[in-house]
Amino acid sequence: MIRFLHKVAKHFASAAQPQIHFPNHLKPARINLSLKSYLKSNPIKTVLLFSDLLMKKISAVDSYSLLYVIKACAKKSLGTEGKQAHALVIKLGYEPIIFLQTSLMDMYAAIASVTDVHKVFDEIPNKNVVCWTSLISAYVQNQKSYRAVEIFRQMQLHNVEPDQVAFTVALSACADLGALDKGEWVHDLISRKPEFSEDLSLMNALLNMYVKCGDIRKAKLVFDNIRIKDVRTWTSMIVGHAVHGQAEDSLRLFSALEEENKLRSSKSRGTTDELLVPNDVMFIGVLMACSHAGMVEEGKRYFRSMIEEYGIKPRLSHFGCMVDLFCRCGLLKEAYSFILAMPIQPNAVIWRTLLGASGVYGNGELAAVARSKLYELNASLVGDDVALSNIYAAKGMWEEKIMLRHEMTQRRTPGCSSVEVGKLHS
DNA sequence: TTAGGGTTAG
Repeated sequence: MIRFLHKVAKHFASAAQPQIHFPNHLKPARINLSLKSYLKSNPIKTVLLFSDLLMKKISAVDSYSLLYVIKACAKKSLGTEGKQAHALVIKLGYEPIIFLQTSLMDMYAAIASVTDVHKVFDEIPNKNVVCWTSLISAYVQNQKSYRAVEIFRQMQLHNVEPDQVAFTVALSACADLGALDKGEWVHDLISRKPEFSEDLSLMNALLNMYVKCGDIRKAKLVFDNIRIKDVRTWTSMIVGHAVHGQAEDSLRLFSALEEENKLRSSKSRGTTDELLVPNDVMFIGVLMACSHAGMVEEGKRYFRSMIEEYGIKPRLSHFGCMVDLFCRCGLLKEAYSFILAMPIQPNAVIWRTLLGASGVYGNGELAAVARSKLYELNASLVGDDVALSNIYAAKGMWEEKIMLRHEMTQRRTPGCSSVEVGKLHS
């Protein structure tokens, strides 16, 4: 990216000079088409092209070009370039364009500068629902959901009526907080707008809020009322049942989806457009359900089906679910061989799952292996040594326990702790 | 041609 400001200064210095006519390929309207299309396929290219244009002629770019480049910076979290684009918005006198302001807010949210998001927001003279929603969304994205809900309230106090998007973001804040009362309040506001029940993103957010807040009964009611569901709808409900220990409901729902797909594919003679193809996230729910219900064989079958039938490449999360499944059933050796056979490097969470289960089932040998792996990964916690030490104690392996104690004192620096004084922010 | 939206184990 070139130095925007330098270029801008040069532009203003030569402002009194006669207008230069540019060849067609340097006219903003044509260039904007390219900037816009790169934004979808390769946002970095949008930034590079924009930068290239500035090098040639500053008047080759207009407010639309800036909009696209700001969006590209947001997508790729390019803070330096995004701030330079902001400077250019100011220098070129595009500040009154509200579309640019909300995009700038989005860009600052993407680079985790919530203070800057708020500064941009404060300077917008006539804030509409989109500006407010961008602000709320910035707080949610940056793990400040409590503040997001507060701002949602403020928005209404300023007589700005929430629309579907504002409600969706507000619900995701409530979900994030696990705040059922707040979520129900938002639900009540939504109910006053019957036409909003047609918005699938909003209904999915509502469903997800009930799932995250632990009200599965209400989540199911929302699920049943969604006429045309998508993969996210099914996923939220399948995961919802699974995390709340309703493994049978979760798996029944998954089977229902598979049946529905079979029916649709036989009707549509092979076209797969309308099929709700299970994705990787959905399988996390399915595997979790198996794990909670101790269904090892089913879990193995689903794991294979995910790879072979659905062509989904398992991620660390899927391997983690499988290790969890074996461990919960006490199949520690199987869990260990599964970990060794993994095509990707197991993380600390996986080894800690094995360590925890080794404690439950009293397998000192595997506990020691898991603990040493955690050291190798430089991810061990004091609790890991304590877990192993407890296993040695339970099995009467006093020598090992003393050795471990010695190692612990050699390795660890004396502990220190801290407490936060003052207001606790969520 | 211009803005803000949701699913993920332990």
